[in-house]
Amino acid sequence: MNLHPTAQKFIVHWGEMGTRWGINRSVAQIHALLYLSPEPLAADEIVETLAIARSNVSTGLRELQTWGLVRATQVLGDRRDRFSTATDVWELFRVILRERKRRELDPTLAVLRECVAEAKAAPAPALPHLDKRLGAMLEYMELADSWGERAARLEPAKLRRLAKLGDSIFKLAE
Amino acid sequence: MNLHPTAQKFIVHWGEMGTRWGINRSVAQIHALLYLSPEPLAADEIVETLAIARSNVSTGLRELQTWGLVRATQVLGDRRDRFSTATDVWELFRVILRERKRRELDPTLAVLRECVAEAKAAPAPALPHLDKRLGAMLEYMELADSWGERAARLEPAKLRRLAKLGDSIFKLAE
DNA sequence: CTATAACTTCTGAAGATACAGAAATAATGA
DNA sequence: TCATTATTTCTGTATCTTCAGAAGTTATAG
Repeated sequence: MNLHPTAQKFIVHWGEMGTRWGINRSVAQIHALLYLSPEPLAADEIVETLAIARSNVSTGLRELQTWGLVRATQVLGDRRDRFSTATDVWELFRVILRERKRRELDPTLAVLRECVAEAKAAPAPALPHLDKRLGAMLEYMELADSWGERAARLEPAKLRRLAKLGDSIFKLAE
Repeated sequence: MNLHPTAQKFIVHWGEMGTRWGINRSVAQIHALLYLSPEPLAADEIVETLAIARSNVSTGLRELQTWGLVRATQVLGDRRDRFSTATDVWELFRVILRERKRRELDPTLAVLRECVAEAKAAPAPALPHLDKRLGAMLEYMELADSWGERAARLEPAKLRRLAKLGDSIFKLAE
């Protein structure tokens, strides 16, 4: 599959951004390609288009599927799986938010809660500082958690409207 | 400097989370240590506490300084620099937001704008799809940019109040 | 049942990153 | 100026990550 230069530019950049966020470059590129593709793609088409090994496409697709970002679909009369991703950016946002929350924020909250409990329970004298700092961080993380929780629940259209509304409200606060 | 087990737990976890976000483990640990420390620390104290090489502490501190997350201060009668970080979580949030926006969102916006312009200007017939997808992504990123811009400007206390207010509003939208 | 196609997992090599210790530089005080 | 201390930069090694190709597995058609 030959790629329009503009699509290529986007895909390359997306891959680069991915690496900055702990996402494998190939994985991010596959996702970008699927995002731009008018119809679902077979693994081999991805191999050809991005010029990466079949095995990596397989692994990458699997990872994207565990993230919930990519779905496999079938076409009648063809054994091969076709892969696609959501094209609604707000849906994408929601899925990524949910997963990152689950993988990163939730464990952090757990650790913080333990830490705060320990700092409070300790009979030691020198902990008020620790307690205070950890408590502030916990409060912040809990608020972030609440935002994430709520945002992940909203359907894309509502999310978009709310984001635009929030932007206006923000404006007033300035 | 000996570290309370609770502090240790937090620092280790913070380092681990850092790696997931493209932040070097040592750098994240140094930051966590400074966040918990009641007073600014000298580089050697960090070396001793985290058991990492002096050179890495030097590099890590420099990186944190270029992020604007750490400041060097002086103590009368001591040649050594002391390092500290903001203890207000909302200030931290703001600084990190500003930097990530500058380093990641801004370049992405630039690329996206170019891509959209190219897709629109192209005389080719097969681009409406590309135009649509890229346009949707651009719109999303521009909204994110606006949020980032506004949030980075607000002072911490206002930011915190707004975040709490937003949380309540969010609740209503559910 | 066999051949083939689609897909996944394994393995080793290449590349990138992290990091300790050494060497070099800069700053301070005698 | 020289000696000492603080700090940064350099360099090689260890570790982690990425990735292609091979080997293995599963599914399908004939």
